[in-house]
Amino acid sequence: MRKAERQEALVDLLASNPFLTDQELAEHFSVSIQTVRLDRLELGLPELRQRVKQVAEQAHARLRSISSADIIGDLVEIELDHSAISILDTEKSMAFANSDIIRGHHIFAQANSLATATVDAPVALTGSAVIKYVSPVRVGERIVAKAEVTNISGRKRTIKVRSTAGGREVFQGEFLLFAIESNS
Amino acid sequence: MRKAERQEALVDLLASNPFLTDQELAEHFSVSIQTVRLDRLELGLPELRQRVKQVAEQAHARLRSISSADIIGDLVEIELDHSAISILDTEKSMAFANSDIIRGHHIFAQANSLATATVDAPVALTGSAVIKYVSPVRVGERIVAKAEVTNISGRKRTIKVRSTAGGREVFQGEFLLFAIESNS
DNA sequence: GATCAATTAGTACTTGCTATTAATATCTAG
DNA sequence: CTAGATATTAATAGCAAGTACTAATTGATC
Repeated sequence: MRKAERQEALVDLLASNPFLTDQELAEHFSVSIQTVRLDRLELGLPELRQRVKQVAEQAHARLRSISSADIIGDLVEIELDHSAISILDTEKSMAFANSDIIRGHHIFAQANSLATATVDAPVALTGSAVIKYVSPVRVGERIVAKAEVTNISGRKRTIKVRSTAGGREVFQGEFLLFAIESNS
Repeated sequence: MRKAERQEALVDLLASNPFLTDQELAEHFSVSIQTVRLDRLELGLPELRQRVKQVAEQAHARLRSISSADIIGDLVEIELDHSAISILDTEKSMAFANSDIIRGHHIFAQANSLATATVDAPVALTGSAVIKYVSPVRVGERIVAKAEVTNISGRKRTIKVRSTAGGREVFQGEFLLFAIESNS
């Protein structure tokens, strides 16, 4: 196995398992520890502890943001009981395993949570929805969802959401939501 | 500040931020490093690196399980192009922040992915859906989704999904899916 | 045979600890 | 007030998994 080959494999290996020590890497490639360290140096790969720390920090930040965010995607603009806009950057993890097409429920989740956020109440429950996927979304595309409240009657809200990605329309949905006052 | 008080605070502090060194902890509590170490020893709190590693490992395991699962929930039974059943155990993280009502898109995601899995093709795209949330689901409840293919014509599949939790119906949906042969 | 890249070896130093032993403080009850 | 217990601080040796640097060895190539 050549140097270039080994270094490529090293990058892949560490990407899939960041928890390997230089010792273990050396054994895996049947080279000395020094060679592994030289490789990491040349490739700018951080040491074990740094890698572990990075993974941990990312996770920590993500867990926080997920638990504190009721919105899927980033809220860009909102006028309660009127309209709202959010954007969602799509990632590989949102796609089908063997394809780069984003799985529908992510697009739905963005639209649904945007609709929910639009309602001026502590909690809003989705009663029903009629949705349509107009065009598939590919990994890496940015989905912009626009919600508009079209009807308010008592606790009921009718909200239309249209999502676009790369200029084209990808999703339409009409949601019927119920505003809930008490939050128990 | 008494010892007992400090130790309690230490546990809380490390729970909210596992990335603090003994040095930083000592400064925070205005005691010596040795005291911090004694405290950790008495409380059985692991050292910085162990804590970081734990966070990282948990995150790694979780990311893997999410990205490798095309189905939201556990598939219990499946007969391709005919019917399928999945169950989803709900957790606190799936609920609204200030409530224990499960957010709608999780219920949708289970139903949608179940419908998708039912289709006998490499990839199935959701074209449209008409859905209805019949009753709210509370944290801890187990949702059972049953999908049934009601119509096949060419690449189109019409699939009805009904979800129940605790015996009562919570969700109904009719999905129009398109089977995709090539996976590029 | 000289030369250069690649590999291996060796040593000193770093962080953030554990483990242990010893010396002080602080306080409390007799 | 003082002996004893409790709590705190100090001091030292050692470890894991490194960095950084220098030097030696190996292999192949011209």
